[in-house]
Formats: sequence, C-alpha cells, structure tokens
Amino acid sequence: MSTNDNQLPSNFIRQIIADDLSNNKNNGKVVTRFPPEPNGYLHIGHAKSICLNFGIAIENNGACHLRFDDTNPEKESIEYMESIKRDVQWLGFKWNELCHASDYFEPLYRYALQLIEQGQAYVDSLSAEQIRAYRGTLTEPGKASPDRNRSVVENLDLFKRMRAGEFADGQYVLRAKIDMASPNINMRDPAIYRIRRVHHQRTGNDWCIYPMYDYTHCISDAIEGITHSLCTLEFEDHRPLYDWVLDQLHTPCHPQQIEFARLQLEYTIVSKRKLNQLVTEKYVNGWDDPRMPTIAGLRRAGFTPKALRDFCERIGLTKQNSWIEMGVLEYCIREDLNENAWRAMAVLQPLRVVISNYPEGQVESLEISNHPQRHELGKRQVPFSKVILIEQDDFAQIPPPKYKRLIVGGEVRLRGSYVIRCDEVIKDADGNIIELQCSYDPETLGKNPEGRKVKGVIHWVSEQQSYPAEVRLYHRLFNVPQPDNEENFLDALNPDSLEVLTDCRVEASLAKANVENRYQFERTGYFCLDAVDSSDGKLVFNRTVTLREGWVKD
RNA sequence: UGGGUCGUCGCCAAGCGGUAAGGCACGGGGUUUUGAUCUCCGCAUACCAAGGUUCGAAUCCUUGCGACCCAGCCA
Repeated sequence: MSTNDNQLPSNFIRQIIADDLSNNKNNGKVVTRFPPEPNGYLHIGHAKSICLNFGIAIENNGACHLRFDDTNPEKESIEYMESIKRDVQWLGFKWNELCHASDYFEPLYRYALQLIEQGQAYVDSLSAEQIRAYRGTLTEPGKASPDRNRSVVENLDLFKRMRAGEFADGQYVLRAKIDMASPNINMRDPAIYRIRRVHHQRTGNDWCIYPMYDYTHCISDAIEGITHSLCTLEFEDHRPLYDWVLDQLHTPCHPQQIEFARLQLEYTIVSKRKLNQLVTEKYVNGWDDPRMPTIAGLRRAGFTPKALRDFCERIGLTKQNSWIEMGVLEYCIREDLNENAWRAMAVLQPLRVVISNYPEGQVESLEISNHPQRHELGKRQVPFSKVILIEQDDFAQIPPPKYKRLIVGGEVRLRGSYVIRCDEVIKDADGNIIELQCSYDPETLGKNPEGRKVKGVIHWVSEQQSYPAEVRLYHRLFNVPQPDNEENFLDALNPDSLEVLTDCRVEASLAKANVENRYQFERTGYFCLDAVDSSDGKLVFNRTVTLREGWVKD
C-alpha cells in the first residue's frame, strides 16, 4: 500500500527519508527494522517504534524486518520471542524477514578477527572493575590498559582461544581500540565480546563468547541492508561508535542511525525491568493483566489494534522528551469503539424494580438497535417484564443538583422501553433500599408521553431474563503522573486499581458474547469478554474505558 | 567551557526568513430515548530569555537560562 505522503503529518524522520529518496540515496530503497531484545513483553512504547518502523516501510514501498536482538542469553527466552511475534501481528503488521542477531554470530566473529588484524581490537585481561577504573570519568580522560598494545598475533591467538572455551567467564574481553581520552565515553575502547557460558535459546552451546550490542547492532543492520536504523534518544551517544565499527569494516552498506524520543505515558511505566517486577512480585496478574501497559495487557483490556496505531500517529515523533496524557489514549480507543462496538445493557450494581401495573408473568420482547447511528448493524430482542433491575446510582432519595435520573414521584425513561414513575421505596430493617415500586405508562413505548417531558434515560435488564456476570473495572495502576520519578515506584501503586463487581446482570443477548467482540454497556463504558477467565458457564467482562463523563455527581 | 540532545498554548505538535496549522484537554451553545455520539463557537499579538542581522525573525547570529541522556563484560 503506498500512501500519499502529503496527507500524513510531517515529522523529522519522514523528512529525512523524503530527502534521501529525492537524492536517490540507497537506490531509492527504504528498509527498516524493529529490533527488540526478547527479554520481556512488548509495551505501548514498543508500539510507537513498531508503528514507526513498519509504517515508514509501508509508506515507501520498502521493507521492515523483525529482528530479535538476542545477544544476551541470560535474560532472553523463546516465550518472549513468541509473545513479541504475536503482538506485532496483532497490531496489524507483517515483517518481510524474521531475523536474529544470533543468525550473524559467525560473520560477527569473522569481522572481529578482521578488526584484530587491522590492529583495531585487542584482548584485555583487566577485570570489569579495573576496566571501569581505567575508563576515567565524565570530566577526566581514561588511561590505557596494560594490554592495549598487545600484538596482533597474540590478540588473534587469545581471541580464538576465547571462542574455543579455554578461558573462564570474565577472564578476558575483546575491546575495540579507539580513544581512551574521547569526551564520548562510549568511544573509550568499548568491550565488544565477553566470555559467558550460558545456553543460548537458539545457538545452544555453540558459543561461549557473545558480542555486545554496540558491535552487533550496526553490523546486523548492514548485513540486512537496513537503510534507516531508527532507535531511541539514549543511543545518540552511541552513533559515533555505530559509525566507527562500520567504517573500519568496509561493510557493503552503511545504514543511517536516527534517534527519536521514546514514549512516556502519564500514570504508567514502560521500563521493562519495572514491568517485570510488577509481574514477578505479583502486584498484577501477569504480563497480560489489563492494567499493564503491555500490548498483551491492552489487548486483554479490550483495546483495538486500530486505536493503538491511531494513538502512535497522533502523539507525533520528535526528539523532545515529552509526557503524553492518558486522555489521548482514551480518546483513541473511545473513537474506535464508539463507531464499532455493539450497544448492550448491563446493570453493574442492581436495584430491584417492581412495576406494579405490569401484568404478572408477562414477558415482552423489545426490539432495540445495536447501534444508535449505524442502523446497518441491526437490532436485537431484549426481554421486558414486571421485575427489572436498574443501577443503584440511577435512583436517589435525595437527588444532587441537576440529577435527572429516578426519584420518588419522578419519571424516567427506560432505554428502549417505557417511561416509569417511582411510587414507593421499600427498605429493609436496617433502612437499606431493597426495592422500588414503580408504575409504567403503556403509551410510552417508542413515543414520548403526552403533555410532559421526561429528561432522564436509564438502562435496565429484566430480572428473570438476564444473566449473572462478573465485571472488572480497572483504574489507573499508579496514583502519580510520573511514577518513574518516584524514589520507589511501588509506593505510587494505586491499591484500588482493580475493582471486581460480582453481582452484575447482563441482558440476554450478552450470553452469547465472544472474545472478539467489543460492547458498549450503555451509559457505563466499553467492555469486552475476558479472554482468560470467561468460560461457557461464566461471563467475565473487562472495562476497556469509561464513556466520556459530561456530568459527575459529587 | 567533559560530551551529546532538546526548549512553540494545560498536554502533544506543525512551522525550515514573509507576519503562529492541527489534535487532545478545557469552557460555552444546539441536536439526542446513552449526562455518550454528533454539531457549532471560544481557547498563544505569541514561539525559554536578552541582544543583534533584516523592509520583515519562532525561523539566521551571539550570549545566557532551563531540561534530558552518557562512566554495564545490559540493550
């Protein structure tokens, strides 16, 4: 699909690519890559990168690779790889090639030999602590390791023996020989290979040395013919090293690294380490807990791929560190769901209403539209009877100002049904309201009553013809806009982020609800069936997002 | 004077020397059998600050100020 790019919002990366194309750089090709390390689940910050990389490729008739940056087997797993593939596909993207940094372990090794032969890499016997001490500080230059001038022959021998497994983990490291006095600390002879006897999820025990990110990433990009290597701002300082490696090795192509600001969303975190901690220490129920900002969590909560893609386009792309308000994400999902979700009625906290003048035992089938604007979505039958359930909040003995729901002696419209009047409140011995005695106006089905205006409309279900359900209301996971800035982000956790309602009743049509569908429970929000905890006999709904609130009672 | 990057509305963000787009949020009208949706209107004489160049500066120059990133054998 090619896109008319003057319809897409301009951003600095689109401009760079347009310029490159007009200069026929890379022979007019655009190849990008999304390169996650498989050490956790993807989150909404990754969604931004996915939409960027795949989007750029689609817009320019180019290609985008999914590449696993799997050079640190200690933290990586097949489970994470599978989840990443699933999430990228669910977001609606197809990779042109599925790659792994580990596919290149052999060429990477040969390139390292070349660097050594060129006198641009050496085997160092300093310990990690010593290397840190030799590196200097932000304001002071580093100093050379005693091994820095080891001969090429000796370096070659040692590096080959590193690979052969003759040395213990940590005993040696291969370092690029650049500049120990560079003001850019990344250029002070960075380590590019370490000895680590760890089973690799793909290469097994073939290797006991593993290449480091800075050395691997640029070469992987070059091998794959990537034209634009898009990454986040913290790698700006690494670009000189990215370019240095490729310059020494004379690779067939030299991709351009371009950095952009990572997504920061208010009231949430996108640090993999911290998300991992929430899961392993059971602050949430897994990576796909609907409160998590992971793709899996958002999916389970009922977010749609379309809404997430729209969000990623709306937030823009710059080099400015910025915080996106939750309102933007909520707007995106509401916009999609408002248009596409089927309407239904569900009473979350039921209050029994007996319609005294309605015939005992009669059940009427009312036909109600599945969508108020999109009539092509059809209608459904909703049973009405003498005893119905309404929301406790929709009745008030002492109404707050501007209240337009049910009050004693007042009238209200039952959505898609009749107008009822509340005649009497029934209470138990403790004074709790347990039932309302109401009467209905048989002349008000499908038409307004004569001579009076009924302002309020409330939802309802028939007591007998409704189904029990559990409804989970999710609130923000954190109480502060920027939990990452707290001393301890766990202190900012919202203890009430999960609210479980177990006495809900949903209209009959929802008994056939399926996981793929999204529903608007009229007047309360957007919901979907929980993909994990629902079963044939049990309905569990997750609230994706509330409806926009135009009126909030005190 | 360690290096790198960034400062345009409450939050994002266009703008690339010709006189401040757009979105979200917010406020106010209208429609509505969802306090939803939809719709109309309003919302920066002003672009971190101060100088300078120019007929003309958010855009160019100078000097300040502020914020973020970097001292893993993580990515």
